[in-house]
Amino acid sequence: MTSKWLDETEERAWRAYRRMFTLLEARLGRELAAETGLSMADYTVLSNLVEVEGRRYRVTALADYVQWSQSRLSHHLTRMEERGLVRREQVRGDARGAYVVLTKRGLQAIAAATSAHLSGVRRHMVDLLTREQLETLGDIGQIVVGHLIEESEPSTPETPGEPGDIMAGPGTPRR
Amino acid sequence: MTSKWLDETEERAWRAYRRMFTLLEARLGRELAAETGLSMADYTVLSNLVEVEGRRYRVTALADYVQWSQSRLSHHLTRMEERGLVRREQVRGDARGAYVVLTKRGLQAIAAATSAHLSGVRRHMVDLLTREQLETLGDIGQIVVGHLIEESEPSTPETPGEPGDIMAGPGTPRR
DNA sequence: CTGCATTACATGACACATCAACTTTCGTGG
DNA sequence: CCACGAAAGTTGATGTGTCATGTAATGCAG
Repeated sequence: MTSKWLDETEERAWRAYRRMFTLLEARLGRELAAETGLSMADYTVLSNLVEVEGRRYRVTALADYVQWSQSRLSHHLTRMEERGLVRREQVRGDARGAYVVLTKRGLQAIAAATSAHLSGVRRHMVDLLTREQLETLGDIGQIVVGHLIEESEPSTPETPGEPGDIMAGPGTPRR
Repeated sequence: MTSKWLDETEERAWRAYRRMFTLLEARLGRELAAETGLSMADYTVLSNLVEVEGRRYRVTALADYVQWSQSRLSHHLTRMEERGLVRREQVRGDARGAYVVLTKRGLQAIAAATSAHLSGVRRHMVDLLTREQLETLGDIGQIVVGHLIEESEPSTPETPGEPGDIMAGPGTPRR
């Protein structure tokens, strides 16, 4: 059954990863929707906003970070705005730009959702793994992410001195 | 920065995982579309079909396996059928049912796409990891998948004798 | 300055996903 | 056998994502 592209170990790893991701995404998505009324997309936007100082993000920067098209984000923001979860704000010094800002309602929503969501993450993944497996998973992610970022940003070979600093998150603007 | 829900190791693992799949999905999706004209959704359907004997799948079984709604799959199949990639066929013995069958054109498409796709998987992930990391990733996937399947199928605690047999794939019909 | 490419974001049309019916067939209890 | 609930798929309306394009502001070359 070992294909001609990947050997046995590689194929097992890849298929396991993919299957895990398929099932996990579906499960967490369903639970999130059921328990909080937020979609994964909502959660993505809100959780990124809440982590950054000022609870605001430039539209394009957020789109880049979450790997959405500007257009998708713009549409989604419009809908979230109608639900009162976020609001757009002008950027001082650049009249083209816009901030997405977390509203009070959005803050409540994400605060409530986070505990539910992360408890799911625990139950369905984190708590099932050993310390060592968690470490390794962190390593793997760091390596893969480091590679993908390098490749797409040939100019900025990642923050010098902190190679592969995947934890930087939105707080440390890339590029 | 360590939240109150996950400790440092756990949070690093989770964030690394999440970031990895966000970037990886986006990258592999773009490359697949550019190089083969198939979307990830197309690839999912075709690659599952090609691996099962008879190159056919019952609609609901496939929907279950890939975690789509029947409806989504049905709509998507209609479009793929129009492109000549798959075809529907009657099920002998159950007039309600339908098989999705890979057409010659679909077979060519997936054959061509697989090498391109898996070479991407290699470049962006597999080749970056050590043997041990690959083993561990396989273990992690197996554990998490095993848990998720058990939970959602209380009746069938996975093929007896082969607990957590995540490699079974579509060839071994579940449930 | 001024012209022009670029950046930032929005928008509208179209593709795709979801949700709630709906149709047909199955299978089973009575 | 037959009535009726459950199963397998499909369909249409509506929500969400994509693609091409539009609008306005910016910055920089000359």
